[in-house]
Amino acid sequence: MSKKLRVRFAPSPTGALHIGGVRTALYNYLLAHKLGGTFILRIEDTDQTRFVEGAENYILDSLKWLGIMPDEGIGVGGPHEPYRQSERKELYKVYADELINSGKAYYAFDTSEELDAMRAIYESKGSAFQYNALTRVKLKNSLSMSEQEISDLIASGMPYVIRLKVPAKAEIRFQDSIRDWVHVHTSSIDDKVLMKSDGMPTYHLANVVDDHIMEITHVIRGEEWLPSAPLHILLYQAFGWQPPQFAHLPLLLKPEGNGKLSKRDADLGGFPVFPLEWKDPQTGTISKGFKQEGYLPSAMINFLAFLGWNPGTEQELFSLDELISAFSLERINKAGAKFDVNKAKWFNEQYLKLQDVSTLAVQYLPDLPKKEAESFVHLFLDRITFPQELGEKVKEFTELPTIYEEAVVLNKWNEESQKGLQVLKESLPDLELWEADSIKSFIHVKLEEAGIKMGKVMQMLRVALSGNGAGPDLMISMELWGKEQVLLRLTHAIDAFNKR
RNA sequence: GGUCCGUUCGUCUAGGGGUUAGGACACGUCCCUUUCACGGAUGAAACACGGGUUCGAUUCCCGUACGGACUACCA
Repeated sequence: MSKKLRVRFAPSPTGALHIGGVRTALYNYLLAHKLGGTFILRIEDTDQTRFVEGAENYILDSLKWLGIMPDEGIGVGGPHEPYRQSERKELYKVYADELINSGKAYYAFDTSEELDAMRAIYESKGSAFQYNALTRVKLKNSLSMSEQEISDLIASGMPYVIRLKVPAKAEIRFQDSIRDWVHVHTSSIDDKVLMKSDGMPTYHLANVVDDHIMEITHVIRGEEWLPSAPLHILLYQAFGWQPPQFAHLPLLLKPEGNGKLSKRDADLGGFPVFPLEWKDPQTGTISKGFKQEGYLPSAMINFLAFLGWNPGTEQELFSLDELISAFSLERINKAGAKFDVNKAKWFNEQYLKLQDVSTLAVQYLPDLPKKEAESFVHLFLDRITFPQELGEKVKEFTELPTIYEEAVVLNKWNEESQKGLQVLKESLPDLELWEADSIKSFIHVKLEEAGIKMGKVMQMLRVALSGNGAGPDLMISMELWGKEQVLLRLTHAIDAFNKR
């Protein structure tokens, strides 16, 4: 009998949640729901210096917006409360002491300055300093000092950290769901700090302890954690615990050039990297959010799911439920994926077209009569990427044109089109039924009577009425403008063209 | 520098010892539409390089190159 699947998303509240973190959360959510497991949200706030006010709520709001809320943890509670590591501080101390007592960890009294100095010396010799089996005997710690010295130091209030005593010669190996076997020799791992001098655990300790206590079965996290995974394995071994199954996700890379996606790329490329708009409480700087830009949650989910994973079929559009049933860790890619905002836009267009017309009308054109608003939605829906463009389109549509597309006027304003517009200006007032189809046949008839080819006039008519050479269906547009408005626009335009 | 991870069209990717190397985005052309957009069709576009193994390698192995991550009392 295998244990019930439990996964966790464990961000730090150091600012807005990055889109890569959102994808990590998504994959955790998908796996949990696929296998009937539990998706846990834990906050890793062991670095008090980097804590940012509001970040935790931001994370929750983001997950809520996307519809991938946790089943347990921050915001929902559960059997392992608290889910905020800063509130579990005492717990980690117990486990660190256990390691001290079993000889798997030791106290170290070196100051940051001393260590920095060591690093500088090594660097000047062209090598890198490591706090490990080779160097620890020469440094200030409980392995190099007598028991008396140690207890005196601790009693005197000398700050200390607790470090893991990494074995000198051992091969660490573990099987990653995405990368298969990963081997690392302990000689390349240093004696990482487990407890900081402020009494807080480091990520490594807190993470392993919590994952064990919370009975996490699968750790799905970003590839940036791959190098420290062997250390975590060592920690599990030191405690005598069974490590969870690891899956290290490929990174999200910047769209152009090299490197991982950063906020700077977003500013440069004019797209967001955060799910929601974020105002930095310290600097007051506001960063764009996908939500505010007009991305739909369904589009974001679909887009993000496909950045590093695919179902192996040719289906591209997946609802969250479809993703849940199609998802598997085995189909996650190894290589990093460049973030392509064009693809994100395409997904948004696809999902926008699937939206309910009357809902869009109410939401984005609230000042218009419902029926009219819905007509506008129909008119513009497949010409926009973001729903809020609806308002801009309608505004542009409703305003009288003041400039006329020059290239078209230059090409198409001639004797024949002039005569055609004149004919329409004079005859259109007679049209009783002001509706797209009848407008169309009326124009057809009137022009034919005057011996003018429709094709010679239509584009000029469009420019005359809208100012643009291209746009939505002209007959429907005329219906929406109304007879009076059309005649007004026509008169204005003919005057303007004649003055040229 | 060291350690680890990776590399199929511009981008996201499918595939996998013998394939016309497939799809999607973006781009071009055509059709639809008296415009544009949508939609449809179509085109251009890829196995990083060098060695093995093999009858045969893009696929397996090894190197090289390139890219990435990590290398804090940050996560």
